[in-house]
Amino acid sequence: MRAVYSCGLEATFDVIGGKWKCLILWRLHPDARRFGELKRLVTGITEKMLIQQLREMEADGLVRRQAYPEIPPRVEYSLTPMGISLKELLGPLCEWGSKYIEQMGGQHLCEDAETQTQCVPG
Amino acid sequence: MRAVYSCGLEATFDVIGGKWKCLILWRLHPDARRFGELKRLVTGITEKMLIQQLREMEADGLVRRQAYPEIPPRVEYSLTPMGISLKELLGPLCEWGSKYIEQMGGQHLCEDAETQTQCVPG
DNA sequence: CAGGATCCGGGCCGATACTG
DNA sequence: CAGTATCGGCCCGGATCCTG
Repeated sequence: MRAVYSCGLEATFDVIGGKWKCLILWRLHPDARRFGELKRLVTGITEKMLIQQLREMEADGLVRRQAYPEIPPRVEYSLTPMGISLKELLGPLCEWGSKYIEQMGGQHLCEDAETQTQCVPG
Repeated sequence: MRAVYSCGLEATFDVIGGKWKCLILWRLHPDARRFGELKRLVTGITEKMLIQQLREMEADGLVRRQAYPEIPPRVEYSLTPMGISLKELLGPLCEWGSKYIEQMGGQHLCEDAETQTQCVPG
């Protein structure tokens, strides 16, 4: 988060901008997820990027991290109420994107996109 | 625009991601804008970034460029129906951002943000 | 299992100067 | 007025290896 914004949109994009954060947001609701689980769900992300994005989202108050003192270690990530409220807004944007891809001509959505239900709000 | 997306959201962010595009989107509707006018409205942007973003948005089918063969030259930029439909979705995101800034503690919105009406859909 | 540390390239983005 | 051209910093994001 920055210091000064001239528009709420800047803040929103600051918080979920970049390549990964909105995809992570999808996966953390309604069920909490473990680190490894999340890594499998967010296709293509590296551990470095995942932990980095999670830490930023935690600092921004969107994500809660719950560590259990066990062996082997277990950590669960979930959305805060603020995170949930934001995730709820992304549905229309996702639908717009799908329609856009379609109109722009073609088979740009990969086949398993539907079965992965990445865009279906939980 | 890329080749393959696993989710409509990726496409949406591809199209309005980055620092400037959503701010430009605000300013191109409902009234068309000239280049210089736009440059003044989008505070802080350089000519290079402005023309670069406009070209990308034009290639993505969000923006229409209309050049008039006059001296001195005149060029007007406006939103396509697709661009308008996207802009319409950004309102809630902007409100979320403003509320977020407020809750996160403070005076992060610069004073003239309100008077600039950057977040008020035209 | 859940990370940490390090190296590295590409491109986003800005500054500056110039043009038809 | 509406751009072009060039230079360069920074940091996003990936690859790889390592640890409690």
